[in-house]
Amino acid sequence: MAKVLVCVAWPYANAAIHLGHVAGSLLPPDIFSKYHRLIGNEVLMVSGSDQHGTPITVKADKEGVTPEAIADRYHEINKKAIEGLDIEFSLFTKTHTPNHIEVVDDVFLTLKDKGYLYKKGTQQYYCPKCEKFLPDRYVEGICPACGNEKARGDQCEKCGKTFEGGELTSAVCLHCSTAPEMRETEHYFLKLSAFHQPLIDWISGKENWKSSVKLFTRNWLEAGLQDRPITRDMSWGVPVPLPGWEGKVIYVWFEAVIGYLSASKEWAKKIGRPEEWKAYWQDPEVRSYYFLGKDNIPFHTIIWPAMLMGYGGLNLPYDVPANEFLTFKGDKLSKSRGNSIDIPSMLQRFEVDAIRYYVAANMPENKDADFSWSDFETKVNNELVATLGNFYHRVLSFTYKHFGTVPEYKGSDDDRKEVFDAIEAAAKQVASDLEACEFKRALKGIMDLAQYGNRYFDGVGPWALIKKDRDACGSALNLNLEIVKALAVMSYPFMPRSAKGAWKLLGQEGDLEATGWKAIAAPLSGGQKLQEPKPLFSKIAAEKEDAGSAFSGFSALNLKVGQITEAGNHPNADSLLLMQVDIGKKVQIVAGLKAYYSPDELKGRKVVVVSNLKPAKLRGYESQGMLLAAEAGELVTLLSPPEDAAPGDAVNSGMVPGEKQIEFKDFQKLTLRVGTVVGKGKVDVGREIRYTGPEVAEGTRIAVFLPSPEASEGLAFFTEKGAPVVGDQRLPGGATVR
RNA sequence: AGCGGGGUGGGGUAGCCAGGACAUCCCGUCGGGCUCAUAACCCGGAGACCGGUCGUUCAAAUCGACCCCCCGCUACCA
Repeated sequence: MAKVLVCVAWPYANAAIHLGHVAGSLLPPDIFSKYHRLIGNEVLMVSGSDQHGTPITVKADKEGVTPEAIADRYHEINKKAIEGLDIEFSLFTKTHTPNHIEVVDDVFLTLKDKGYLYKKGTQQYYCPKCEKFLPDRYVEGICPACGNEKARGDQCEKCGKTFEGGELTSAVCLHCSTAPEMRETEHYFLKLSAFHQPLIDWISGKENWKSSVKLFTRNWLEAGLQDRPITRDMSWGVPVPLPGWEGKVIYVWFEAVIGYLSASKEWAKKIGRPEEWKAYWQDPEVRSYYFLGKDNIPFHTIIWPAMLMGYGGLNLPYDVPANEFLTFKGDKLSKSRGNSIDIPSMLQRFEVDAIRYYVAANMPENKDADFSWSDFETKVNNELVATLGNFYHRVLSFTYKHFGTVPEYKGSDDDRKEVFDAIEAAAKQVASDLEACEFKRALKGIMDLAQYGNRYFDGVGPWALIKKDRDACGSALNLNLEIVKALAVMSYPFMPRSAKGAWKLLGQEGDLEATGWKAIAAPLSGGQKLQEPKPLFSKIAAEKEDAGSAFSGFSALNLKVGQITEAGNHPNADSLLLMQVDIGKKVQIVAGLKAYYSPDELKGRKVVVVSNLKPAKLRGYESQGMLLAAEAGELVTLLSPPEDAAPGDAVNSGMVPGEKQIEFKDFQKLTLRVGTVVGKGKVDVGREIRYTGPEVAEGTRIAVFLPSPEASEGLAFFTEKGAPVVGDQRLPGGATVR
């Protein structure tokens, strides 16, 4: 009997958790903990909602409510979702509690007393009317360098100059338009540099860590550790526990990780033994596991350990089995991208065990795994329902129908040994995989045993045997029921609901969790009454993927004819040009064309512009679009709109132009090519394909959109007037457009 | 461009760190069996020379070099 501390990354309380959280950090520790409880270990598993930080205040501002209201709202939603998933925490708390604040204060003050924190002053804008320090983005003024009237506190968007505090002329607070004053503000810094060597030494002993986690950490350490500020001028968070520091809070990244400790203490108080947390944190024999997604690695392998070292007397992480990401159609699942598959709605539509099974079977343990509805449906229906569910049901229902109780075993010892050996081998493998946090492999071991069961059942043929030899049939069924029981116990960490269901149908005494893993080897007592079986899983019908029309990707773009009115060198970059372009309205565009065009050549030239790209700053200057150019090796040339095109004309190829802003990286995923027209409706883009668009003379280079790189059909770029976009005659077929 | 991860039968994957005899499993597919079971189960077949090239070795999917492609983060990518 041992104790195990299981720490789970804290979901951020500004949205409902989605499948990515479940796959990355929530389900693995639950499987792990359930297994440890089955083998009789005591597990303390803690987590909670991370409630502080700017994104929550932003959301609160938008909705006109307090940050606490937002944070508590999502805490409740997520807490419920987690319970709905049958994930059992010893305590799932939140960071905005008196207990957490008290523990954070203690850690902060202890580190400070030990000399690991120091303060450093900086000049910052302060608004006397709002009575607070202003983040740089809330300050606007005139840029002393270029006269731009809307320069931000830290940087001028127009000329790219960056400022130290106070350089802006006529600065105003964006909230109340008052002129801010400069005030000295101080912040505490964590002396991470002091832990550089101790961390390197500590990491080097971690042979059991996943190689990706270790490598990532080592690279971080090799890059050197910078001291980091751990306080901010802000009101939502854990207040800095020092007189004179009102209005400042402790940075979330510093404070949230302390949650593991504060939650342990809160749990101890709640069970009425306030010192009990020490058994998990101070006994060096107790292993602590931290489950999280890969984006969270440095906080748990560098910062948190550094804090623990500094604090002293508490166990450092034993293992950090970080998972990769679960992706959706190749994109990271995230709240911001809007493709989240949130748990509350999944739970409404599917059985918990189906979700748990799929996530475990498709867990991104070593590399990103992709989620798709069709894969979800196949795995659940063909593996979980057909293999495991069917085995449970055929054995239980047949036995129930013909015997009603567990039949006595009257067969030979050899037959019995064969089955028990198979069970034991499976149990041993599953156990060692679970201990090593190899969840996918463990689950496979279970499914293999289910398949063995199906094979065994088939081999015996009870439906025929029952007519010839009732005792022999009963004996065979007895062994099949042993397999059912073993499967129930072994699958419990993964699918607790159906496991307990099978346990009950078997007529087992006591509950599964209490009886534990050892029930696998304990023979069933003949004569125990079976319950009327019902299928434990049912098939699902998942969503249909929307196919989308062939050229739908093109309509994400909003292309316009533009005319360059001004062009000049970017003052602050080697390869960039800065241009003003008329696309019906004036926009500023930065392009990496210096090596190919001089500003004079460009002035007055007509170009094709992607007008709905999300603006981005390039070396300090905002670029509000991009010019389309074709690229073939060293040759880079701009695409030309037709002669008669006027600035602002749409280049929509007969489709509805996209209105939404698109990300640069999404633009990059589109396949745009230049090809040589070789005949009617045919174009050579490195190979010959058909294209849709106006008729063009042979030999002309035209720009083409391809639905995929291998597509056999493309869409030519043409304007609303029906004239094509052409490329330089020197271009070879297949040149890339960017 | 830099850093990290990955490229294994139609799709998805295991194996790679500690090289070795017919390359794993799931889905799909083809053929057969069974009828207890949620058109479920069982058996058998076809199908990959393990991204490419060159090396190390008696032996490489597994080690090394170079190259190509994909994904993530970062960037003077637009």
